[in-house]
Amino acid sequence: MFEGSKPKVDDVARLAGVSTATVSRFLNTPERVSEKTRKKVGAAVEELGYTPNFGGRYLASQTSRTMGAIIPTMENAIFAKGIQAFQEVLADAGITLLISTSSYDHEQEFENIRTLIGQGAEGLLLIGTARPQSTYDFLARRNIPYVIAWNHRWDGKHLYVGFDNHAAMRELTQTVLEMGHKDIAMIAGPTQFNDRIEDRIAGAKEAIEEVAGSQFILKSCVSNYSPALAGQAFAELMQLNHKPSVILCSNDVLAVGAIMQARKMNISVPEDISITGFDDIDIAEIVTPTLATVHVPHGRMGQAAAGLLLKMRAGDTNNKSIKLSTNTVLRESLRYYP
Amino acid sequence: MFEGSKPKVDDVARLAGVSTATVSRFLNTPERVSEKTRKKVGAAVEELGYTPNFGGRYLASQTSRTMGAIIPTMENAIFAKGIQAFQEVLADAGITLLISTSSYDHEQEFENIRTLIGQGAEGLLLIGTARPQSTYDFLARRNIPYVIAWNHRWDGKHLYVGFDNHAAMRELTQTVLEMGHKDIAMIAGPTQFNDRIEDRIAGAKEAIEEVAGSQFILKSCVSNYSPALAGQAFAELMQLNHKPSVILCSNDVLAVGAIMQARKMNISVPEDISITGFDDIDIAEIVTPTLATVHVPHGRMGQAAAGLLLKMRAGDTNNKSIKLSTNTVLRESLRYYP
DNA sequence: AAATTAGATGTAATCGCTTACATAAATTAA
DNA sequence: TTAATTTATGTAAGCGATTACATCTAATTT
Repeated sequence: MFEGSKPKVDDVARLAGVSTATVSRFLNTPERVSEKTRKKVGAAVEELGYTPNFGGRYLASQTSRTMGAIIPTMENAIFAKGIQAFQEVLADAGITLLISTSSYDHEQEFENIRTLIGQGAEGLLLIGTARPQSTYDFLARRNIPYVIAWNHRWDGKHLYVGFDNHAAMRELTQTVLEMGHKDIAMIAGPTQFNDRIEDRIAGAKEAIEEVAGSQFILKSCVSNYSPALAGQAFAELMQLNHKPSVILCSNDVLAVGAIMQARKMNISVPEDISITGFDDIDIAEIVTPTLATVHVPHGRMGQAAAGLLLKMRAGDTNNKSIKLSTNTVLRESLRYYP
Repeated sequence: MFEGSKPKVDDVARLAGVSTATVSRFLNTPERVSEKTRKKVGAAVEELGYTPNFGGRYLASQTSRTMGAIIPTMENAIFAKGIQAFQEVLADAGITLLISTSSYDHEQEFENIRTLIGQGAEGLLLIGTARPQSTYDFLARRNIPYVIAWNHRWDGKHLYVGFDNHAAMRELTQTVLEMGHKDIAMIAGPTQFNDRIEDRIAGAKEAIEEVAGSQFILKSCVSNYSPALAGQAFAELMQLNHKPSVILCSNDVLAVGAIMQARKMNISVPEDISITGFDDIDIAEIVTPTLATVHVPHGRMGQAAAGLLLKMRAGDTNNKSIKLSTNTVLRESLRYYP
């Protein structure tokens, strides 16, 4: 075999003694090829190690069997489980997943979208709603199916496959309030490109404002996935004269950062202060004390998103957003106000 | 604008009043287009929201600006950091990364390789060396550049960008032995499709066999990333009459599983038994007690792999494997034998 | 046995882009 | 001013597949 020689349909056709059309049919609609020919062509494909060229195929058939997902970062475990499930469902349907990361940056996300569409993505998974209108316009103009995951809103503007960050955080906060806490702080990542954080903050605020005599302090953190920065935010909160009795964190990673910092400062959780997270990723059960948090069904979310996109790809236009439920998980890091 | 209408070079060319060749040059080699024309074409591209069709481009130019990575799973954080770094370097070079997961399965990995090559991948990142010869034959026949990451061997058979799992584990084990431990157990994931685990086990064994009076018990675990199963393995080890004084785990995830199980069983780490991990992912510092482990430079590994593939893509044939160094990190979970 | 039909295969146009080569315009040299 | 060179742009072939349509063969019906 010559090195680097990529066999083409013509090569396969010649070796099998049939036309290229037959080879193509063998590949795409084997039932339209007679048993005998199928054997011949199959053998030729095998012998040459033939793989259809995506470019040619896409160009001719206008179908790429490809979908794209753009996530802010891979470093935060939050997305790993969901995307894994997403890709598994797609793989079962014979669809290839292209993943790229935007680093929480709108322009880069837009660039990624363009690239993925150029690559023939027949559907897109996007995280959260926060992006410029121009991006949505582009998507609409190109008529690209997309779903918004990791959040859910009732505005009917998009197809969501996610959960209600606002309500979930509200519920957790209500639980905290019912446990007697009045002075509540929150460490949250940047909201600038992140509607989920925004919603979580709003949810907490709303719950707190409903209870007389309670107080809400918001401490923002520069990053969403840096435990160290959360630790710093925690330390600053501990400088206050009127210290909170509980700190809500906008996700588990930040919560763990806070817990680690507390340990360093010899402040014990939850005796001296309670801490909560959001997401319920693995570390929530690993850290000491175990972390009270909001459980999010990442796997089911990924599966549902894939299912929805597949339906849209099949031409189904009558699709609805899917709202998944979350639930508050009480663990050691949260206790009743003394 | 008509919905779904994808503008093509012809549309852009017409709007800008130039030929398609000029549009193409504007896109690919702007310096060959005059300032004036560049402005016209740029405006047309902007107005139409034009994105070149990947299929056409790939077909015509035979270059895809795409690379592929196949990882066993996204669920294990082990790969996230490395792949993130890998993709960042590629993105800087204007290369799109296609990621797929093989679920530790040879056939699926082979399928993924075929798909990625079909998609035009100009280089492949593979994890570890363990795969059928037929897969390597396919790669060689197609003359596809690839690098093997997460492991490094001296056999010269492939281009490696990784670390010496054998030596690293050997070093950790020697440290353990020097601390006076004699009865050493190891909880390791399946070696069937996993040369890294194989090497780690061999490294530990080798170190132990060099010390008279020491004993090695291997306990295999069904999964590489299930803390629960590691916990089960731990429990079984605790049934033994002659219990080990230290348990080496083949990665951090399993080690954490063992630690959690110990806590459940009221066995204290490291007082009653020491535990070590491998990889030094985030949880190693989060778990209580903090986990003694082998630090692996995941970020640098991903960067180096990308760099190497980019060089190969550029035609550089004189490339060498890159061996990154690891180091043993002593933390609370490991202490001197009483 | 002839007419009709269904099934299998082949021919050739087409998808959207790049690029070798040809041509035209602008610049410099003679 | 004209010739020689450089720079910018256009023309058209082709990349590797799919698929509508045409053709041929075999099976079924009458």
